[in-house]
Amino acid sequence: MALNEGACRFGLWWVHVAWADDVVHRVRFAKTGEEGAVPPVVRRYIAGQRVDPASLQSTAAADHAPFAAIYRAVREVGYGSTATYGAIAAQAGTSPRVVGTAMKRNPTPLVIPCHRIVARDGIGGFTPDIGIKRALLRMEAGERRIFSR
DNA sequence: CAGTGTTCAGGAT
DNA sequence: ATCCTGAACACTG
Repeated sequence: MALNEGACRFGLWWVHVAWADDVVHRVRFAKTGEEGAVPPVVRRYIAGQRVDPASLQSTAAADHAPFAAIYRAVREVGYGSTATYGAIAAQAGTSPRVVGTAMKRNPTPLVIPCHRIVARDGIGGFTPDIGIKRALLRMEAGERRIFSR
């Protein structure tokens, strides 16, 4: 199957996805977009259903050894739960700061659920907007009003 | 070399 | 208890 591209609305943001079959090449958050095709599991996840986009595959870190172990560990934290940068670092055999850098450069958020990685005390960061991370976590926690609060 | 989506220990308030 | 520092951590550009 050829490379697909499409976007889906998520609150004030748009989720742009580029994928082929069930391997996702890129996920990107932007303030603009236009309704289009995205993988079904992504659309349902964004709509608040309890499905996990981490069930898809990602091209991330295919040949990037240091980050590969980190991304693998991150994918193991399931829907609705979280892990700290430190815990992921311990599991991947690296340091918490490297985990932070790996999360920032994550080419496929949602598929590699970097929003589930939080600071020891606090939420940690998120690019391009911390509000997205908050919304996702609230959504996975089962809250219905996930925006602006 | 400086800079990270961190964390920890130490010390002062 | 909270609020500073300073330092170590393992990469990246």
